[in-house]
Amino acid sequence: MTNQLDIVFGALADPTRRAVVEQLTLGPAAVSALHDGHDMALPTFLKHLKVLEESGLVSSTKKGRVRTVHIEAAPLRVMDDWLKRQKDMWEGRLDRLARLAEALNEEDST
Amino acid sequence: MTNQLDIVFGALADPTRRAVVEQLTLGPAAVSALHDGHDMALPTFLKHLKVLEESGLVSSTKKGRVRTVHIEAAPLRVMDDWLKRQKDMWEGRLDRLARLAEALNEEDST
DNA sequence: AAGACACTTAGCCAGATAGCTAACTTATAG
DNA sequence: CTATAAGTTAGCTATCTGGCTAAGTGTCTT
Repeated sequence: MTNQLDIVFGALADPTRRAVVEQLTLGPAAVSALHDGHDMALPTFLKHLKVLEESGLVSSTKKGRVRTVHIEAAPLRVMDDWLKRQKDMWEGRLDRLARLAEALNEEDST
Repeated sequence: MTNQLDIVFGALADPTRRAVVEQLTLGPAAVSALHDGHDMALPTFLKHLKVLEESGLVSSTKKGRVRTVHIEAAPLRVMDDWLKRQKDMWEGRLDRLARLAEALNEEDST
């Protein structure tokens, strides 16, 4: 049962990969530009990019010897939806509790 | 540089743990109640609960021999804020692109 | 044509993760 | 007071993860 949320949450559970996503919200960038400022060997960094790409958070195209990487909004929305669903459930439950408390109060004053 | 987002995203990158969070939005529950329906040994399941608790997504208290687990909203909000920040950046960029396109259009028709 | 540039592939390693069983500790129920 | 129920602790294993170096493949630049 490995669904997309596993992969997307997993992809973002790493500061290097989150930093890449953050940087890409400002616009597409080449692999080496993204790599600048990350203190790790290029092949290591490339693995991170691969994880991001496999998660769908990012896509890339190669032209000549340069690969350019772009952010993809869809997976962020999927996560956002999940979070919102939890929030709604949670708040729905709080509402029900509030109504219950009110009902008990009524009963109390009867 | 291990920040809270690493840990929270990591905690949610597993279907068992997400299922627990989902279930807890409906209200607190005992360990064994949470364990029901998950096809894994109890000690394994307990490790998942520990990960959730260490991430702050969940807290628990023990009374007699029963441990009751509750959801905590704060870490969900932290994630939500991060997502929103990315969305804002992303959209800000799209706006700038749109304005740029417009400006180029102006120039074109001059 | 030669060299530099921008990745890419292969392979190694240490530590973390997710699973298991077996054995232990309290608490409650009978 | 013994048995059962609810967790807990300890320790083992297999796989995944994130890091590295070394060497390879195309694509410019000179």
